[in-house]
Parts: sequence; structure tokens; C-alpha cells
Amino acid sequence: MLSPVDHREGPDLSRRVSPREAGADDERVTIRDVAARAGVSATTVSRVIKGDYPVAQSTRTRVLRAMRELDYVLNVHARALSGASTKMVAFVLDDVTGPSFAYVAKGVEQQATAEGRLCMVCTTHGDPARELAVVEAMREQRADAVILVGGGSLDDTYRERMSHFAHALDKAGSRLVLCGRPPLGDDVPTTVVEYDNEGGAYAMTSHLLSQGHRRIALVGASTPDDLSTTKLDRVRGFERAHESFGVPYDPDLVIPAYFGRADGYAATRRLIALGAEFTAVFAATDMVAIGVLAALREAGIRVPEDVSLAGYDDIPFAADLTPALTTVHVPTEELGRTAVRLALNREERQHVVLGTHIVVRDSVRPPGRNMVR
Amino acid sequence: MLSPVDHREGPDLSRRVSPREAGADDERVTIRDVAARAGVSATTVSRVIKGDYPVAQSTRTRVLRAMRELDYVLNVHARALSGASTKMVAFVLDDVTGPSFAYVAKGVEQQATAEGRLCMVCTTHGDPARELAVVEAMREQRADAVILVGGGSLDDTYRERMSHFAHALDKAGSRLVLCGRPPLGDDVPTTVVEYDNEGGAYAMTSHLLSQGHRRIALVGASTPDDLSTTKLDRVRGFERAHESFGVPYDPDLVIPAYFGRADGYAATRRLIALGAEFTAVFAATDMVAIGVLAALREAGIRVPEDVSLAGYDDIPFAADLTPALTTVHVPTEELGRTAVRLALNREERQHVVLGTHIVVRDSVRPPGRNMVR
DNA sequence: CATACCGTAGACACCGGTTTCTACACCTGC
DNA sequence: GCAGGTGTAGAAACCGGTGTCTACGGTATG
Repeated sequence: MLSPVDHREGPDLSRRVSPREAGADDERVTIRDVAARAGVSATTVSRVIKGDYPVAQSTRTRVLRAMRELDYVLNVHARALSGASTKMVAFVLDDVTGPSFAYVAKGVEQQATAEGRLCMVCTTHGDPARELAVVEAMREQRADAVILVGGGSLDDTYRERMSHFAHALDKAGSRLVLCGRPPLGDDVPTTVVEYDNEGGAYAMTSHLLSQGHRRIALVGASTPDDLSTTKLDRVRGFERAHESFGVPYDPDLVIPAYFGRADGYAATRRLIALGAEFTAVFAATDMVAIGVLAALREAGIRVPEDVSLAGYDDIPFAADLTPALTTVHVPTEELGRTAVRLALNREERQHVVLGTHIVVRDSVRPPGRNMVR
Repeated sequence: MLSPVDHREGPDLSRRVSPREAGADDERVTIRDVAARAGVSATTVSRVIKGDYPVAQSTRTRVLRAMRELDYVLNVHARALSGASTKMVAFVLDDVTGPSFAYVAKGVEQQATAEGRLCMVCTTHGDPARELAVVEAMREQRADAVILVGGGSLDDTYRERMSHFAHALDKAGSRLVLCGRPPLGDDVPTTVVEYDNEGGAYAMTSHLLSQGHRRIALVGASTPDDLSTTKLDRVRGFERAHESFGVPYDPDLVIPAYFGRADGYAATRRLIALGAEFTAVFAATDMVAIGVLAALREAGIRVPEDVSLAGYDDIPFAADLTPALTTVHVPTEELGRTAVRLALNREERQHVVLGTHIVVRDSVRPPGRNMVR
């Protein structure tokens, strides 16, 4: 409850400009208030806080006591303004409720905390325009790093503007991180943390083929309006595995679909209605797999007795489905941790690809006689 | 690639105080650089940005062009320092990967965006000390609102320090929001958004009782070291329903457990090993229910033929379990949205309780003859 | 013709820490 | 007894916007 303004100075130049006078109790305590109470200068208080300059023990004690008594809280904006890092990383994703995104978020948060950073989260709902706007906002915030998660757009003007941001952030001492999406180009200063999308799809398709499946439906290929790199890579792995096994695949079994539960469900119903022949379904994500499972079950098709089912992502619930879902594990948490670590420790390699591997559970079996249709 | 500094000005008063000279390419563009390029004062540029003061159209155009050419980015810290709101809300939760938390987060993010705010996320991993530290950090950030999600601690010194923060934030024009946890006291300036934990538990227990169940195991009661209010309320609903029905409940069937999948699993195995008699299990959360389900299945007990199972929270996967889980719906997204809305629009009521309701699916049936054991 | 007013724009202090440069007391050494 | 060093502390400029006060050209008014 100390007056925040020192009145020792003569009445001549005082009060003249004091916007403080209005609200009687708007008491924000500044470093100078602490200084006044401790009987030292603001400089000394600052030094006590930072601890990087010798301050006599007795002085330090007085200052600390004054801080406590006044309930002093540092103003990060003032600190940031005078050149210090903001100690903040920004994290941009499609949707917090995406089960894998949440785990990336956890990894980011974990590592950010470990490195003494706070964490901003922004969602884009898959809108590239909003993503660009959000990145711009992060430039205003002077974030230490801006982490973009999830498959990016391949649109040219989008890539160009994103490259611009990468350069701008770089010049400002910050960093653009692409997490789970491919680089923007060799000359663009970014940190890239990918995982082996194609390899996982290749491994899973190989697993299905080696179990004897010859007609595998892939649900979740690219739609004309969504050319996300994640999809492209997963489809490529699917194709490459067929080539390796010398097994041709039926293009009619490669079904474009978004990555939601409802999309898997709808696609499968359509597939069944069309009378397509298949012994296994490879869903491009576990969410899609859940939809596929529901549609199959509804049609009286048993999994895995009649049709095998594989997913992608290894979301936490994959193991709790009935049957437990065979899927591709993606190191989501590690993805987030790595993104932050690399962005803040620039001496490390700035492009890594994390491995994926298949997790065999109960939803895949060799095909029986009773092939669908 | 435009030179960020305008050199037209005479050499008379320039360069005098220019710490910029050192690093050749550390080009941060300020409002004054824009002003120089547009041939106006910094004040005018500021007015063009804010748009709350008349600026001649021709001047505005010149300024906007200069901003574009220099790739000017506003500095939010400078703005925040000179009194403006930070346009940020902070969001503090246990764990981003908790399925219900993610939905609260989504609601918070949604509403924050709608109100032109950015969103900080911090996790505490259930540690009250860390929660206090995080709230302190948010005070430093001058966030417009600090939203605490999830059952809080009942510890006295914790409550006292949290009350202190509430008062401090209030004085600073900010707001502490308790989301899904009870008020700290009448004199503490907080916004409280709860949901009817007890009512949901009451409704679900009533549902089970009305189906004829008389021996219902409650998995997920309070442990001595975790007296979270969420648990307490759910147990109370369970008890109150029994009273209403005039059915005594067996205290041995009220099992303390944490809220994880593994906890439900372990508790159920213990229950079975002990030879407890029950026809239904009410899991205190859906995650617990998943563990319970796994343990029952492992023991050869069918759900719902042999034992009925009910959950709490209505997480997105509840409908995809086999059998689809009967559970209590919690309006998580609305919880998040409401929290932000009330905190930023202070004229509304600052304490609301959202409703919960049961969602009947396939995991509950009237008890058959073959009761366990 | 002088005064008043309107629209527009600049000067300058200020927000709250940080940093550089300077200052002073005290001690050491010759 | 004085030059030089060391430990500690303060004054003032600065970071980059914003608010307030003043100023100036031009038109409307008495």
C-alpha cells in the first residue's frame, strides 16, 4: 500500500503528467516501487532479479524482502521490449482434439517447459489462410519458435508466403519448425521434423500382403481438394509395397477420403454397396479405421474373421477397440519434443526423420475362404 | 529486400544514437522506420494502425505502402507496455492428452479466437505446486484471463495462495476462472464454471438401480491422497441415488482409484480376485471404464450379459467401444467456451453450473441370473 | 477583418525493465 | 601519502508503441 510515485522531488515538475491519479486502487507495483521501499535504485533491483551482477548480500536481502512485501510481479513485456527473449514457443495445429495432435502437443509442452519456455497454442481447422494469419500473429509476439504441425498445403502462393515467414522469423532470431510435413526448400531456413509416413505404410501393406491378402482396400487417399503430403506419402507406401511383392493393386480399391471417423464409415458403406471384393482394409488413420469397423460390423462383416483391418497412427484407443487394432505407430510425443529441442538448440541437425513401425494386434489375420461378396 | 532505414534525412541529427550500427543485418523494423519512409511522424503511423483517429486518406495510403514495403510487424510487447490489453488468455490443465481436457481446450481456443484473443496453454500434471507457479507466470504475462481446468486441491495453504492470486489478478484487471471446480469462497473474485458432477452420478446410479441392479461397484472413489472435488461429487451422487431408492450400498464396492485406464483395470482385477459380488460397475470416468472392461473381458465376464458397465465423461470413443458405453455426458466444449466468455464479459453472471445427462448405449442391461460369483 | 473552429499532424513524455557508463568508498602496494 | 584496483551502486538512455498536448493551414462566423 505504498504510494507508487516518489514525491521527494519538488512540487515544480511533479504531478504534471500523472495518469495514475485516476483509479485510486489500480496499484501495479513496478521495479521502482520496490527500489524505493528497499532504499536502492531500480538498477539494483533489476540486478537482484537477474542475478548476473554482484549485489551485496545485505542489499539483496532488503530488496527481496521489499519484493515480497509489495507482491511484486515482473512485467515480461517490459523485459521483452528491452531485448530479452520472450521465452515463448508457439504451436500451431489443426485441431486440439485430434488424438495424435494432442500427443504432439504434450511433447511440445514438455520440452518447452524443460527449456524454460511458455507455450502458445493456436488452431487453424485446416485452413491455410488462417495458418498464415496465425504465424503472422506469432511474429508479432516475437515467439522464440513457431511450430507447425500436420500436413501442410502444397499450394504455391501458400508455400511462397510461408517461405517468407521462415526468412522473416530467421532474421528476427526466431525459427519456423515444420513438424510432420516436408521442407519448403533447401534455401528456406526452417527446422524440419518428419516421421516416415511412407515407410509405415509400406511396412503395414507388406504385413497384409505377407499374410496372404491380395485385395486390400485403402481408405483415405487424396481427394482432389486435399493433396496433403501425409496422404500422398501413405498412398505411396501402399503402392510401393505392392510393387515389391509383385502384386498389382486395384485402383478401384484406393478410396479418397478425409481423415475422420465419419469419412471411413461412409467410404466403407459405399464400398460394400458397390459390391467391391476385398479381404482387408488399410485405413489411412485410426480414426478412419474406427469408422470402417463400424460400417463393416453394421453390414454383418466380422473383423478379423471375414475382413482384416489395419490403421495408422496408433492412437491410445487403438488397443481398446474390439478387436484390438493392428496399426502403425507414430512417435507423436517424440515429434513434439524433438521439434522444440532442435528449434532452440540450433547446433543440432535441423532436419530429422523419426521412424515408424507397425504394432501387431488382433485385427489382421490371413484371409479365410469367406471373402466378402 | 528493401533497405529498412530511410537515409533521406540529413546527417545532422541522425546516427547520433544508433545502437543499430553493429549487426549489419539485424533489421527489426520499427514504427519510426515506417514513419521515415512514409515521410510522416511515428504518431501518424500508430494512428493508421489503430484506426481510431482521423488520418487523411492520402497519408494513410503512403503509410500502408511503407509498412508493406518494409514488412513491418507490430511489437505486441511495446503495445502491452503502453497500457493496452495483451489480448491473451491462459489455460491451465493437468494434461493435454486427457480426452475431455482436449475438448475443453477446444472450447477455450474457439471462444478466445472469437473474442480476438490468443491462447496460452500450460500443463501441471496434477501438481498443485506447479499450478501455482504457472498462475504466477501468467501474472507476469498480464494475461486477460487465467483459466484453471479440472478438480483442484482442497489443501488449505493451496486455497489460500490461489485466493491471493485471484485478488491480485482482479486488481490487475485480469480474472481467475475456475472451470469444473468449486468456488474458493464468496469474497474471492473469480469466475466459476462448473458442471453438475453429482447430478450426473445421481442420474446414472438411478438408471442402474431402476434397471434392477442392487449391487453396483463404484470404481474411482477418493484415495486418501487425492481428495479432488470431482471425485467427491461423483461419489456423493452415487450415494444419494441409493438413498432415494432406499437401497443400501455395500461400502466394500466403493473402490478408491485414480482416473486412468490402468487404475480401472487394476481395481477390477482386485475386485474379481476378492470374489466380490456385483451386477454392475459404475466407473468414475470413461477411461476407468475402459480399464474395467478390459479386466472383465480378461476374466471371461461378458458385458453387458454378465455385468453392466457405465462410465462418466462421454469421451468421443465411448460410442466405439464394444459394447458402446453408456455414460454421463459432460459438456466439455461448452465448459471451455463459457469460461472464456464470462471472464471477458464481466457483466454476465460469474457463476454458472452446466447440466450433465446420461447417454444410454449398449453396456447396461437389467441383471440376469448369472451374477458374478 | 478578426476570431473561432475543424481537420490533420508532430513533439514529447510515458509504460517498466535492462544496460552502459560513471562514481564513490575502501583496500592494497610502493 | 598517493596511484591503482576492486566491489558496489546510481543516473540516464533505450527498447517500440501510445496518449496528450500543441500547432498550423484553411474555412466558417460575427
